[in-house]
Amino acid sequence: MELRQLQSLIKLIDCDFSVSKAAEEMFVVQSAVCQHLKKLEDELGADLFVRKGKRLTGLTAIGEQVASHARSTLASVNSIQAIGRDHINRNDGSLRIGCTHTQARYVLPPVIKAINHIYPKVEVQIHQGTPKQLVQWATNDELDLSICTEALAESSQLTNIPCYKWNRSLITLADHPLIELESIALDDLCRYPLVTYVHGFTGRGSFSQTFTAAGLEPHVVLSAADTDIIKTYVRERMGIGIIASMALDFGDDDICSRDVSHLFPWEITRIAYLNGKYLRQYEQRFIDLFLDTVAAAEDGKLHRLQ
Amino acid sequence: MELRQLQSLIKLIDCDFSVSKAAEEMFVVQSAVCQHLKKLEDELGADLFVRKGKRLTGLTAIGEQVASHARSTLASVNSIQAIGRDHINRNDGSLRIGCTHTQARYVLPPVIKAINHIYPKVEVQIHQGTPKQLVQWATNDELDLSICTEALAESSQLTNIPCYKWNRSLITLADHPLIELESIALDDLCRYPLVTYVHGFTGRGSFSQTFTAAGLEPHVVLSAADTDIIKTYVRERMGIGIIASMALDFGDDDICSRDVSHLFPWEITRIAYLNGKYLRQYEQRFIDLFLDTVAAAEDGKLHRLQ
DNA sequence: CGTTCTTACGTGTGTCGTAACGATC
DNA sequence: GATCGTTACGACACACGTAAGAACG
Repeated sequence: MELRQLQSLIKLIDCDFSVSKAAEEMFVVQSAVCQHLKKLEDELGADLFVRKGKRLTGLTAIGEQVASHARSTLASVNSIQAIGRDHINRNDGSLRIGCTHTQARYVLPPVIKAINHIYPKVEVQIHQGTPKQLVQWATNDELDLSICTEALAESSQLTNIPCYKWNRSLITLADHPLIELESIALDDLCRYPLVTYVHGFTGRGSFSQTFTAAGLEPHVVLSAADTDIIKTYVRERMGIGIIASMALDFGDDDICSRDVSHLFPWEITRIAYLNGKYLRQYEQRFIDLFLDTVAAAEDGKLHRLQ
Repeated sequence: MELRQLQSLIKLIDCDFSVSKAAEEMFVVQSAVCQHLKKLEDELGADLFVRKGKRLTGLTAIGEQVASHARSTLASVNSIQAIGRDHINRNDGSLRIGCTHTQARYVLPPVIKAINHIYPKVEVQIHQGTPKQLVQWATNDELDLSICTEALAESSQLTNIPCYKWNRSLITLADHPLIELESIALDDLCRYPLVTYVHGFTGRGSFSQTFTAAGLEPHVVLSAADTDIIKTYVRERMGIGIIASMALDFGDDDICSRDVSHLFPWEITRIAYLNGKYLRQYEQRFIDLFLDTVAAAEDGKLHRLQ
């Protein structure tokens, strides 16, 4: 068995089973990829692909299993190469970070700035996606680090580091009656139209569960993946916003906020990477910087764990 | 990078850094292995080996890291090949089981017999070792499955399946005063010389801790790795024996036993295998049979979990 | 001086690329 | 008929083996 063959297999899958496209991305001719695939099937003695005539359309059950292990093979090989690169030049390379909008917009900027200052030659890439995608990309070794609140902890293929906990704030325009209330209860929120995150994002799951558990039904008129959109529609008076507290911004002078962390469970944001992945010096440093930033943020937005 | 190079690296380590021996085990000449190692070092741009002149004596820090990832690379490749073999002939292959004496002698026999009956063509190998060795061997992919009570759960590189819990029994000859006691307490045991397992084996760790926690000091006159030796010296009246209850044997007519599970913590025996390892049909079946055997053993020696 | 690792060099296997074929949309 | 996957064949690269050289015990 050869590593090239496994690379061809994985590239083929990532190219939607187009042999020509896979070949192009690997800088070889189609026939080479074709030979790799054939040899692999011959050696394993099993069909790996569902074929429609000559076209490849998908993986067989065995193909799925092989592909999964091939991914982990190539991930280990990548780690070995990363060790080498780290040794030759520990200040040069690329850092592929995956995160949600909330992280990219409100949490990461100081960290990115710091890492760029320390490692100016490292190319930092921010890949935005849904938590589900972030898990997928990290699992497929398309990302080095994934940062978000949901889904990361569930994957057994990822190692995750809990970073900070956060909770929610209510936002409205200044003249809203809720702002004047002495203490805000859960059913107060149900009396107004709400604008908050879509399912699968930024703690929306436990947000909904909190209401359900209390026998309440919130009236969510609009949900969005990112906080800026929520703010926009709060300004349009479509409803009151429930957002993650770290997304409060001192620049938003027209918006009033109230902490509602007594109503909802705390959420934990984590950094995750592929099990067993070798972390290059600057990757480890990024994680440390992220944790430092959290520890230094003493304004009640990001909360240290314990 | 080539898989052959990584194989040479690992073989070299497993052969105590003898290039010639590694080459012999890989059925190639020395120069080939030498070239593999050189290419690997060239490609990674780092010395992997500590050299004494031309002799290789050990790994550098980088070498250690590379070797660790190389092991996991080769383990994934082995999984892929196992998938292939499982597809071609799921009834043929080898099953390398690692366990301690206690398992091999008192727990495994019916399971081995059953698996051999179902898969007569599968070559079952029992490798006996200390729990520490069993972890090591499983981690290095020299074993398919490791079975024991200690150490397995601590390794983050192994997946473990809790199988059953067990506790201890006291054994003496028939005329011993302890046997007549209505209820046996911990300090009763301290009044007689004890014979039990050596450290690192069969729950010896928590055995000692139990006494320490109670402020007692047991008088262990002899410790051994396997129960048969303990029984032998109990017969010689060297002391009373504390053994795992599953090692009680109806054939031992001269030996009397008393259950002392109220005095010691319960131990959990587990099966472990390398993270992400593909389990061949018969390997999975072996695990199932093991669990079935435990579930069927209703004589108070093996206890189901929960 | 035997053993062991390294380097040099020739041979053969095997991989890639060109190109013709076959199949699908 | 254009695109895409497969097969055939030739050229070149490269891994292995032989053999000579270097360094240790």
